Formats: sequence, C-alpha cells, structure tokens
Amino acid sequence: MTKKIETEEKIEKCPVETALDILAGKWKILILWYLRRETLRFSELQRMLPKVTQKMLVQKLRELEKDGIIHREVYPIVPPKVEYSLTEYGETLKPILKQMYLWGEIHKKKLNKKF
Amino acid sequence: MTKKIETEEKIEKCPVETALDILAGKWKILILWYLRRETLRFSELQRMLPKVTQKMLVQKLRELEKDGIIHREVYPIVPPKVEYSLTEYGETLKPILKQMYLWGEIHKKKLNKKF
DNA sequence: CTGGATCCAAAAAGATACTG
DNA sequence: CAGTATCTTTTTGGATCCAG
Repeated sequence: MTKKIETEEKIEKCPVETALDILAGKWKILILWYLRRETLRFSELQRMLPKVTQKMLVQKLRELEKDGIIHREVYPIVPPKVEYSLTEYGETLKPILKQMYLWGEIHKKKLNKKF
Repeated sequence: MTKKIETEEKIEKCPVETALDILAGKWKILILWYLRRETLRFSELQRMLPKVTQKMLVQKLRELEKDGIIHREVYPIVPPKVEYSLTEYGETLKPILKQMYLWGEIHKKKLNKKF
C-alpha cells in the first residue's frame, strides 16, 4: 500500500474545512435545503432547482449519497421512481442550513440594493 | 401594508441562495473563519491557508471586499503592508461560520474513518 | 421517469514566473 | 510583502442521444 500515515495527525484539519469538504460544490447546500424536511423525487428536485442541469443534479446527489448525507430510495416500478431524503447524518447539517437561511433572509434587501 | 410580490415573486430568490452568492467559491468561508476575530496581513492568511494559491487568495479577498464583507487596509510603507478584517456586515456571517465549525468538530472523526 | 454516455464550451482553480 | 501575468488543469455547464 502507498499509505503514508506515519506522521498521521501532522496535518490536522480545521473543522470548518471538514464541513466544507462535504458542502463545497455549487449546488449541494441548496439541494440539502430543499430536502431538509421532505423526501423528494428526482423530478421534484429538478423543478425546484431549475438552474441546475440534470447532469449536475445527478452528480451532486451521487456525491451527497456517497458521503452518507442523503439516502436514495429506488422503487422498482415502471415508470421509475427515485426518492431522495436526508439521512440521520444529513440531518445534523440542518443548523448550518438554518443559519444560512436566516442570514439570507435578513440581508436579501441589502444585496438587492447592489444589483 | 401592500405586499408587493406578484410579478417579482418568480425572481424572488431563496434566502439560502442569497447567502451562497456571497459564500460560494472554494475558499471564502475559510478565509472568513480566520478573520473572524483578528485582523490579518496577506502573508499571515497565506500561512494559515497553505493550500490556497496566491492568485486564488487575492481573487477571493477582492470578491469579499467588493461584497462589503471584509475591509482592506493598505499601509503605504516599504515593504508593503496590507491588512484584512471583517466589516460590520461581515461580522453578521459569524453564526454561519460558527455552525460549520461546530459541525466539523463533531463529525471530524466520522469523516476520518472514510479516508 | 430517472437517469447514463458523450462531446464541446465556459468558468473556476492551480502552477509558475515575475514585479514595484 | 503583496501582489500581476501567463499558462495549464479541473470543474461546471449545456446539448444532445440513448436505455431500463
């Protein structure tokens, strides 16, 4: 193996960076926001995020699934039905989402003045 | 009072998106984290963010300055000295930073298990 | 309906060298 | 010290076409 963990904790990451590892990427936070309290089908997410291309949406959902943040439930029916929801682990991100919402809510007007 | 919505409603952005407009980009949140309670020189930020290239650091600092989040103070001396600090507006982002820190702190170990 | 695969363009990020 | 300038690489976006 090419694993080099000799000086393991040498590069201790800032916790903020840890969170960013999960949340970085252009659409992830918004996806999680819409999933914060309801299970949604792929097509529903698409409608809620009209500016995200199908390819990107698929890609980001896969990444979130891989990180254990969301759950992907496939119903073996025709036509296909796939539902996405937050996992228990994903739920723990809600306070971050909430703070971003609160900030955006308060500062929306200030932003609008600039554009 | 008049509830103006109607035509503007469809352009109305989700507040989370508003926050993301400011914070998106790979390094902004981390930059703000390190500036959360101290004024830092450019070189100090560079040392704290060794993985960010100089170009990106300059670029993101400029964007944050343009958005009114941070203040850039230039001292006309030799050698040059430039200090960055949060503006009052930037201070309002602290709850978001804090939540990301808290989440990262708690889930760092879970993440480490995967890498 | 929920994608996967491919091709191409544009934007963001990274690496490196240089400067007042 | 605090950046620019230039070039290369990676990521993202968009447009199809295809399949179970």
